[in-house]
Amino acid sequence: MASFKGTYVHQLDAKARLALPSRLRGQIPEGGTLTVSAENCLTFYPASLWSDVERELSTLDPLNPDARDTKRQIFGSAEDVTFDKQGRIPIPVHLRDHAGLTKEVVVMGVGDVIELWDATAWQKRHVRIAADASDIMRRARGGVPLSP
Amino acid sequence: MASFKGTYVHQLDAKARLALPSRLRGQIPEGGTLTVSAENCLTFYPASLWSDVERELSTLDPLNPDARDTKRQIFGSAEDVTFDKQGRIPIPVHLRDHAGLTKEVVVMGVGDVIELWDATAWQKRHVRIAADASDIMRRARGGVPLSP
DNA sequence: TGATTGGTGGGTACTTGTGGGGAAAAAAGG
DNA sequence: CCTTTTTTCCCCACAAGTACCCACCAATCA
Repeated sequence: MASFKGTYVHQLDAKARLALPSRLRGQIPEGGTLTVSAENCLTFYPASLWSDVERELSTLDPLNPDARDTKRQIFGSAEDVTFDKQGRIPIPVHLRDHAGLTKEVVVMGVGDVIELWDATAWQKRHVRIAADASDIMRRARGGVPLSP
Repeated sequence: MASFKGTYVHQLDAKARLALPSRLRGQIPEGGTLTVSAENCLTFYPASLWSDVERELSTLDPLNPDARDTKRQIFGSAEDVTFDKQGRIPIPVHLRDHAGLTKEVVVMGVGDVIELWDATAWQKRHVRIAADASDIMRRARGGVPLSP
């Protein structure tokens, strides 16, 4: 299982291409799937993990309206992406809009996925997360503090 | 399980490289992961210990927003590091900034991890810890967090 | 004291991120 | 159906960053 780490700031060029950092790219030579996140950013799933996402979503109850909206949100915005010979991926317009990407893009390894943020949007969120870090981490585990 | 001890003062060179003391390096030939600490210093996890951290994080619920922020906080600031043939590791800019590293760096073995401090920052904290040592150690067993 | 190890500095070659030209493919329009 | 426009991809080029390598010096140890 790939483990993505680190924060990188890259430029979206005039042709809406984004170079993934080679540290991350090296772990996913075959590309993967890009789609919207619950937050205003994009999530890149390596090919192996995306099939898990599909399986997970297919178990949702078709009679639940929220489940149907969830599938619309995820599948409807998803795009398979591969790298050009320079290691760049094209970002479709609707995904660019969802994350508000303009020029400076924060590429972040978040364990099993990679997230793309508009630089200023991430900066604002980051200071908020850093300030509330201990509360956030406690709630993440339902009240139990994270050990390290 | 490795046990790191001792305090060393090393220089961050013009290329942002730091030589780990060979006493410590000998226990971790394969390198490890460097990330931010809750205090203004950096924490180096040997590979075996970092995998425990990842395992812990992988149990978090992906549908919980706080869990996602937690993973962003931890993975986003982490970097895998390996040694060059001189036993040095490069310190990425965002990590250097978090710990305020400039030239003199205190490298400290702290049991299962290694910490990196800016020399003057550590000195200030050290005199405070030394002054309150008995109180601090008493509270350490009561689960009450150390005030920053 | 000679030899080895460990920390530091710096030169050189390569890798990587970025921009842009031009060919091929796809889409639009008459 | 053919032409025009747009998009997509491959290629080259350049600059900045990174990594590898060798060299020096100080401290340690036999």
